[in-house]
Amino acid sequence: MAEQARKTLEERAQMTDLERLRHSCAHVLASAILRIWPDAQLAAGPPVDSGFYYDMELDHRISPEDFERIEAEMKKVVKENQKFERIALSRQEALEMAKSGKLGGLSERSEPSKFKLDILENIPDDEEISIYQNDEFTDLCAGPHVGFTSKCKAYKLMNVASAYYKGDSNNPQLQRIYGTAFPNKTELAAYLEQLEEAKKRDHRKLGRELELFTIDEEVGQGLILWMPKGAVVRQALQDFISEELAVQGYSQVFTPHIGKLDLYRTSGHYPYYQDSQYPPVVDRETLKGLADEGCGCAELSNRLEAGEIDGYLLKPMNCPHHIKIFAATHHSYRDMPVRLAEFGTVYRWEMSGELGGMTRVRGFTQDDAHLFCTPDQVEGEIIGCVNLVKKVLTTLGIKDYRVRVGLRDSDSTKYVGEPENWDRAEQSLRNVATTLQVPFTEAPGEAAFYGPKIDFLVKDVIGREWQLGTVQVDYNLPERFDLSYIGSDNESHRPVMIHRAPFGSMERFVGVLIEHFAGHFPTWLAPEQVRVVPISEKYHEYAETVLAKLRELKGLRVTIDTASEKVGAKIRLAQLDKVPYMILIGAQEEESKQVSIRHRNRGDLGAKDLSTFLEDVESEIRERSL
RNA sequence: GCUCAUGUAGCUCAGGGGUAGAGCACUUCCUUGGUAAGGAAGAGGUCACGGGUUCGAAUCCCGUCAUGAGCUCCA
Repeated sequence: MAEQARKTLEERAQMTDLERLRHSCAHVLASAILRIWPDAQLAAGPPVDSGFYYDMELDHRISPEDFERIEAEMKKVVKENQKFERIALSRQEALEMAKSGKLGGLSERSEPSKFKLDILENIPDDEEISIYQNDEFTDLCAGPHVGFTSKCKAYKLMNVASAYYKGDSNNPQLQRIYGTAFPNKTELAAYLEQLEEAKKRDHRKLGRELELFTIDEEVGQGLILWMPKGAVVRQALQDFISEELAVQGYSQVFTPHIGKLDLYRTSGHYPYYQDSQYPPVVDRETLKGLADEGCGCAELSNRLEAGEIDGYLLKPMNCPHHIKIFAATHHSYRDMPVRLAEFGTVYRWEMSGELGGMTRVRGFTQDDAHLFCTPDQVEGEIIGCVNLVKKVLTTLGIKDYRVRVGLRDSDSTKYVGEPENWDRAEQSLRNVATTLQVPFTEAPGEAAFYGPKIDFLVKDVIGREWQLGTVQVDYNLPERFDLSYIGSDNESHRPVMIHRAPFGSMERFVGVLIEHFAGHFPTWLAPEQVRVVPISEKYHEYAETVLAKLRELKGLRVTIDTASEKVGAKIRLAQLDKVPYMILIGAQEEESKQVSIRHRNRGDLGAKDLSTFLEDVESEIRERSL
């Protein structure tokens, strides 16, 4: 990937002060590890967004219980105030050092430092080789570092994980120790505090507490069960999108959740992406016949692949179904573009280690649409799609996002479609991205083989980045399905497809949204918008009449709390449930025929006429205020 | 899928080779209280599942499943 291309020495030298500190901490960690386990084979130890890590191969399985010991050893290294010294040396000298085990070690060892040797062999010939030395520890390293180990005074080992050497799953798995570091203890404490705070917003925790969704083992991994309150949020979001679709001239369609294998043979998704699909569904009679023939699983799989047996696939995407709707009628250039939208549920067999909460699941509903347009319409449609994504993010107050434009590799022939069309589409995406006024990166090589795309990425509470909205141009599927429209020249032409999903998927989007709002959904999205709280049983009757009037505002989600509790407890409960408005009803209200309003964030708002409150809430919901 | 960790009541967790604990939530009763926790009683668990060691396993061992972190992957 271009974003991870090998950095030049100059780029490395541009490390920020914090990165430099963390990089040095990684060396301190390595020194400590080697003092405890001299045989450790070190790989690489760079700074990262949240701290630093060091990868190593070691027979001893490091567990968090070892951290105390390792940190104590690190503390000694820091106290010794060792000098970080840069030494430039020849390739030959470095190789000798690695072979002797001294490089990436404390002294010469019986085994060569194999990872350091491998790294050395991959350093371009024209690049200068340097090592960094602090006390007896020597590491192959381009630097830079802080001057002395004493600068590393605020660090903490965070967790241990595993990573493939060089990120390639064919390579051995190494133990990776993650740590974080800051210039001083105050900043470190603040960061750890912030991490604790972030955990409270985790959508998995809030999803359970607020009863938004659940995942049940017996139903299956990665399959989201939307509970009543979560369903309200989702429905409100879908209604919002549906309104915009009507404005932008989309047509809504519905399609089934499965399709025949042949459909995916035509689209090219079967058998090539089999690993990420639920296995095909084969009808009972066919299965029985095969069983009678003594056909085993492997044989079944082969014959499915060869197309000798038919079956159905849970749909891994909605495109083929929409394409068939497009293809069901003749099209003239006059009725292009055709925009087909559907909240379409798809199923993908994600690897089990990848699943988590609502953000990575095996069944999800895309707010999907496919636009069939003439080549001339592509740019205009891209603009429309991107504006929709922008509107969604703006309405929800999501400002902290990143835009990535996925383009072709410079030198590849793996792409389908005319290069001129690609040039135009890529330029259109670029143009649109610049008008967004948010940072965007161009990512060569990130394009799909079938077309360039633009993705919107946001971070979750623990800093992981998720792709939400996406707009992708597709030159491939119209070809494979032989789609056409009649142009003004009375000739048949190939349309261009655009796939787009402003939310991405309802599951992932709501997951990210829960964290974005920390569960405090704006009134228009809140599962429960108003709660009537009678002060005591004496006022239940009046409270019920207030409730009835509130319910006259159609669609207002309002409940009443008639529990035999004191007001304080009822308010606490409503606060914990994150209900935007509480209406208190007691003697004063019954007397004055008003209601006392409390807002979950703004506190006591005093007494108001019920009609005034209703007008305010109605407009707040209509405007989708934050 | 891989590495490591974790799995005890609805939730948060304590305990730990001798037969199950707390707080919150829940049910009932008392209380009728004005802006974040009134009181009492009760009910609730094959300690994830399967196998092994043992006189005895929730506890130790192995396997499976699930969850978490990271890696890899994401048409």
